Amino acid sequence: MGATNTEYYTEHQNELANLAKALGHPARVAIIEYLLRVDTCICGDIVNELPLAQPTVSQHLKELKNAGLIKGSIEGNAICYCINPEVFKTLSGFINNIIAIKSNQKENCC
Amino acid sequence: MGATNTEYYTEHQNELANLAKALGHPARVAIIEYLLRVDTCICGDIVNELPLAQPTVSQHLKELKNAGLIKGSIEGNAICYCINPEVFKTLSGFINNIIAIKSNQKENCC
DNA sequence: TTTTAATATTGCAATATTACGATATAGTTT
DNA sequence: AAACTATATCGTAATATTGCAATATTAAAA
Repeated sequence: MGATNTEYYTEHQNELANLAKALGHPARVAIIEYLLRVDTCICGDIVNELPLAQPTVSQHLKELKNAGLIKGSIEGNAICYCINPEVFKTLSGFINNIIAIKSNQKENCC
Repeated sequence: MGATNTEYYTEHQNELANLAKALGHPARVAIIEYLLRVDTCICGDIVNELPLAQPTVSQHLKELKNAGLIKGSIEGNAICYCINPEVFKTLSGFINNIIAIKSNQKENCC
């Protein structure tokens, strides 16, 4: 117990859950917002933007990168991180579909 | 440690993170998809839809409800759950904005 | 009113996440 | 090469999440 049983769900469900989970921490939302604001970025700046120690920020960046929400490329001895918009389209597809379907349905419960 | 320090982030960042976190499990994605498909729902059906024991499903429903993603109303001795589209608009606002901004920017790194 | 059905809560074990100090790595500058 | 800078990894403590059996609750049915 304690571990999610991913094999019981569809690939799409697991993918959406992974993306949402990666956004499921305010520090990671803050990182995404910061990357969006500056467009291009060196990680050192992110450490200064957040109320977290450098290893913790590095860990959050790793999770965002693993989920595919950001990309990173080596730039001298720093690393340039930026948003990967493609992956956000998976999320927006899911959420916009929910809103679209619900706006065409009349309330029939709750 | 182990606990997220929400007071260091903006209210909006915490709200987005909470919503994303609630979607950050494939069982909860599956529940949302099921509610979307049937529109109105009795929880018993959800238990049959998922490869999880009843208490576990109940717990996931509670988390979705706490985050505001679903609403529930008592209907006899069952409970009718359905999607709360308003809250999904918060998420779509965030994600659609990212996609919009990135589609207007030319690639300049990564 | 006893039984049944649907759902929630409790308690607990297994695992995951968050956070950070210490340390490692790798490129840059001197 | 030695020192410096930026970032990653390791180890570990605190806390949270996941999942379920057992049990509680509440309304309907018999």
